[in-house]
Amino acid sequence: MDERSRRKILDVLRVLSESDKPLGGTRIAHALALAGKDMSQRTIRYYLSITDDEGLTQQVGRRGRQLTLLGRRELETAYVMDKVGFVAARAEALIFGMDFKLRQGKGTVAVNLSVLRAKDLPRAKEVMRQVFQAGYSLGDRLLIGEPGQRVGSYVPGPGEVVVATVCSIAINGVMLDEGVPMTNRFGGLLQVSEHKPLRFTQIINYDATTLDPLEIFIKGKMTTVKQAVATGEGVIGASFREIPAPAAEKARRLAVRLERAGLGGIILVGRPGQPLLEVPLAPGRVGMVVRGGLNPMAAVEEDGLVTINRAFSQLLPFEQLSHWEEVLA
Amino acid sequence: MDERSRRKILDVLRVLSESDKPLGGTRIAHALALAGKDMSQRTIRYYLSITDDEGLTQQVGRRGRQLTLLGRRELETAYVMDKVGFVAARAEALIFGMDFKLRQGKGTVAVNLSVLRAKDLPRAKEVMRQVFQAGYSLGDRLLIGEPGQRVGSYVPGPGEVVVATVCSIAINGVMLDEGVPMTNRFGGLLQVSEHKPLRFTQIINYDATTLDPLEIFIKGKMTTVKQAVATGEGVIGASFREIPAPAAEKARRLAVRLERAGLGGIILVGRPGQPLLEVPLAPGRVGMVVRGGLNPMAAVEEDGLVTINRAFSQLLPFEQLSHWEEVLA
DNA sequence: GCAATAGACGGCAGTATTGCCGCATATTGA
DNA sequence: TCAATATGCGGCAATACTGCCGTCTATTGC
Repeated sequence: MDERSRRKILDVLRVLSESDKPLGGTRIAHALALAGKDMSQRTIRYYLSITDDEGLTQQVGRRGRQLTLLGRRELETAYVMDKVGFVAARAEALIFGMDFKLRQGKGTVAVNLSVLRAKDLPRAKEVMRQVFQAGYSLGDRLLIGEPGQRVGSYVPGPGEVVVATVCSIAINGVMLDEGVPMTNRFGGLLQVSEHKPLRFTQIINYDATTLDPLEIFIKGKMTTVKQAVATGEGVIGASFREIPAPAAEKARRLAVRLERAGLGGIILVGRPGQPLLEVPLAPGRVGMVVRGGLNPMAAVEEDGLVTINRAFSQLLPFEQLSHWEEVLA
Repeated sequence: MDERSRRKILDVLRVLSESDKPLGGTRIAHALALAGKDMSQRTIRYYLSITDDEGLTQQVGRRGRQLTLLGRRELETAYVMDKVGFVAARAEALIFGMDFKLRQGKGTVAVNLSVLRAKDLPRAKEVMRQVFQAGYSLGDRLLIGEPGQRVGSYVPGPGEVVVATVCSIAINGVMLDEGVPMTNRFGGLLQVSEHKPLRFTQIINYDATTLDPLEIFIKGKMTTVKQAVATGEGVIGASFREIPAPAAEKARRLAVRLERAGLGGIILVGRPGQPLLEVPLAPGRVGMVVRGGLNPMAAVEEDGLVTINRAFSQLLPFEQLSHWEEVLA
């Protein structure tokens, strides 16, 4: 059994689970079409015959199939699949919750939280400093919370410190506030050469993961931020966004203002009709590449220190963050 | 050959067309992955062998394949497929171009333009009046331009009149201005019973069409707006939108304000986590159903008159439109 | 110049889907 | 109640994809 098929089967089961009465291939196909998933009735019956065998569904005369108890349980177990899209949802909730005003340079912004051992802090600071200095971070501010200090809803325990870095979706929030709807396309690893973006080497779509892509790549030690900082050649975290083509110019201007406000992170803004970094775009859309907010932490992890990262973590007043030069003495 | 496969083949060819040198399965697969389309290298080679036979591509030693002249021509011919997404793009451009301020109740809004024969106008007026009166239109205003009168960039020729109705994406524009990013899911035919929405019977995804769905359904005479107006049972044009779940409450409030401003058209706003009218939603999103702006014209067409409709047509100052009671005497 | 490596190719075989069809059973309107 | 329709079912056969694998060649590092 193919994983792709398994997923499709779950889609079918989900339709059944949302109905109180038995359904046949035709109705299920109709429901799936509404969800933007096309499958022929025949295919659905084909799957249903499989799930019948597995005891997940059962026929109810000629009126169609319905889920068995086992089937319901299966759906819940396979619920991880359902959590897919949660990252996107969490991101959207944060974006919508922000109230940062570019004009005043204050308000709440979305941040990532990272936790590390207090004793590692000096070394981590040094590493982060280099990353910030080289401009591989998102924005130029951060907040370090020592035990006892509260950071949003998080209170570091004894022996640990928490670092809040601006999350890349903060850019989305500001853009939205300025009337530019920005959608996340995917997060991934961006190869840089001579400090300039070359191409994405790994990507994970936001709506196909339960973790922030960068979190995953950091854990997998697939980044080489330190090297990028030192030599200009390396692999950093970044994400790809899209905006409507007519908004491109405005976005370009906003990028400058963001930079001034301490939220610089937009590496590239594409041109209408042109693929950006080889990434093809739908007509009428332009692409943007944004640095990953967790890059400093990626470097820390690369340095051998243990970090726990939580992207898209929460909202924090921008004023609580300080310029890196002040904090990373 | 399956149409779906044909489309995939075109995707592959498009990648080739965007490269100046020959590419093999691996590189093409990589490029497609960036576009969110997963296909195995093997499959790509499988397709390439087909296009080789068709003379669309040719091998260049072991370095890969490249398009032949015939292949380029094919891509251009099949360009209609490429126009897919143009509706979505046109819609976005209009949305982004709007500057209607809900607070002041003025500014430009996106409108549909319809053209009909001047001699049909009296009868058309009567039909439209009924639709507006029954509340099956989008908003309560419209503009009728007689020959000589200019409507935006359109000037009706002799013997024809042009009707501008508010386009349903005007709602998106206002929402965006208020910080709620709204995305179009699909347009379609909505079955109503007792004047209440029941379910979508036909849908066309905005990013899978080159025409506005409602335009198509009107042409196909698949609507029964008149009947819906008269008896409460019928099929009208409507479209399905999505917003982030945290924005649902705000959207509900905005719906009321829109109504007051003469832009009422939001029929339903869903609840987080719940499918709306059987349409499943991604986690963290809620659905909305908006009436089609062309419903009055659909009724006119149903009445046997000839109309030409152009949805997502252009921007017009809202003040130029008048309340239906004034115009449809 | 030479070996190592990456990437390209296509045959073979096994899944995954889908179309076509004949038949069975709800539902609905007269 | 009865015929017309709509919907459901699964067999059979043709496609559509894909994984596995052995082979070949352009590129790269030494």
